[in-house]
Amino acid sequence: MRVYDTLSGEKRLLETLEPGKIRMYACGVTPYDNSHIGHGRCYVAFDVIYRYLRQSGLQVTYVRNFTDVDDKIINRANERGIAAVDLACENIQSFYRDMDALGIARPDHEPRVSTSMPQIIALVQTLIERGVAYASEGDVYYAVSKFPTYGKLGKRTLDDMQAGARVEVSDKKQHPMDFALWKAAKPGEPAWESPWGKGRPGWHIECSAMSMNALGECLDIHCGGQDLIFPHHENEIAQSEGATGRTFSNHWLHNGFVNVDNEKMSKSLGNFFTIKDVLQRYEPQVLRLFYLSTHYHNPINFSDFALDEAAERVAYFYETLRKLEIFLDQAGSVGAPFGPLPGEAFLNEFEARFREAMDDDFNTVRVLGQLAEAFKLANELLMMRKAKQLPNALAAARQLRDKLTYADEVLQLFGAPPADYLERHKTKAAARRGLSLDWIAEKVGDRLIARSEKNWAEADRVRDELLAAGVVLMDGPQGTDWMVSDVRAGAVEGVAGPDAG
RNA sequence: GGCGGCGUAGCCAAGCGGUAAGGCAGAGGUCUGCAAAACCUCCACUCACCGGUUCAAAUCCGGUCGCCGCCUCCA
Repeated sequence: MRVYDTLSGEKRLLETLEPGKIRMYACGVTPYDNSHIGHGRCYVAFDVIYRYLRQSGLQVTYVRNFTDVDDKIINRANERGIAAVDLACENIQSFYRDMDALGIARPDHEPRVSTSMPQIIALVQTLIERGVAYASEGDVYYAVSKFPTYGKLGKRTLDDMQAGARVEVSDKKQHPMDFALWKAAKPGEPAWESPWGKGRPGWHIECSAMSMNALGECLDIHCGGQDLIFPHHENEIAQSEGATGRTFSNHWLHNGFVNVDNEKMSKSLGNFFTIKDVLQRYEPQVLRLFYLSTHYHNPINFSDFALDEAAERVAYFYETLRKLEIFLDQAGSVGAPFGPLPGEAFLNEFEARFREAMDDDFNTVRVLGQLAEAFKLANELLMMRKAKQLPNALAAARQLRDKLTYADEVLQLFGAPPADYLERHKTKAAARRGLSLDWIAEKVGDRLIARSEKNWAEADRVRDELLAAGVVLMDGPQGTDWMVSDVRAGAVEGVAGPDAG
């Protein structure tokens, strides 16, 4: 298994400190507001990694923290006139709703800063004892000049950084790049007793303290968003290695940003979306597929179009799954399969190919390519209705279903009951287009009457009317089904227009 | 200014030394009252541009142009 490691700047073999075990830490959220789609991407990416490592037989201990003591929380709580802990709790619950919806497994440990003070204070003390930190007027700072490799993760030197000179200058600091491990209490802020007086932890120390507390001095994998490389993870390295003298983490994994209109999503730019915003309009599997459609390391561009594409793709998966389910249920007693199964080579190689892709830095995009073949095969099998083909088709379909289940242990895309999923999908897709289900049902009913009278002109007229609204009809033996297709309807409109394109 | 990353078909996106996965859109076909869905076939002699290394480069090196990010809170 090879992973891209930010520190070495290359894909490296994943080596474990202890055979068969993985100690994995992801920087969690600061719960001062609802989580955004960037958080979603990050934790989906790490969820896939967590699930894949476990599926690979490794005993993984996954730790993800909550930074529930922080300036942003305190400020927001003060604005709303509530206690910081209450605000944090509220947002943690909200975070869980989002994570659960996205199919993200709960980590094994989820420490919080507010309940980790003894470990944090102990770590600060160790750093002072080792001479790499110093107390100053109730604050405690880390002396970056005492850590020779400071800047190794962010690939910069202290000289580089001082050239930028965008650092807060303070009389309390020995060096402008020194950062706070402990901050003296200010009025109206939550504070904890410490050897340096009442105060609270600085931003970076909590992750060092909590990760080492839960996992020991050395981690196998430490992950987070790319924006955390510097200064957060850089400082974590300085703190942890400054305290232990040992390598803090053997692998550093960072996920790329979610961009909107090819620019970083941020509140100031007004291109900010919460997970809840998106889940109101799309099923969670859609967001998850959207995330997995680009390698976790690369930037991904968020747009309605991309989501619509993903939504139609997931609907295709579930439509196939629904038919496959019916097929497997109905085909009770058919003869025994004979000779090679359809898609036999593909089925036989499925796991190996899946693992090969995932072993290569968790390449979900390649896996998705493989799934395209799998679903095509499923649909092919469904077309094999001749009696003599049935036994082999059924046997292959059973195998295929098992392969999909195997892949979905990691992907978590098609675990919902297909019929339920498709109902929800249609409802949301219609809502996105501003269409009411009643209106669609009425039109479909009108057309049904016209068709029963073989009034094809009227039937076609109704169909075109629906198509113009974005509703695509599918006549089948059981009646007429419909779907809302933004992507396809858009294309139809384009063709219908005068010399479109 | 310092550092890092990216530029692959109309769009999205893998590949990262051995001769361009996959999806969407598009064209043709099977099916269908006609369609749609589904399936089949086709769809980049070429990977921003210019040099170089190599038997061999989208992949390595140098340069140019363009975009993005970090250096301040941020997943």
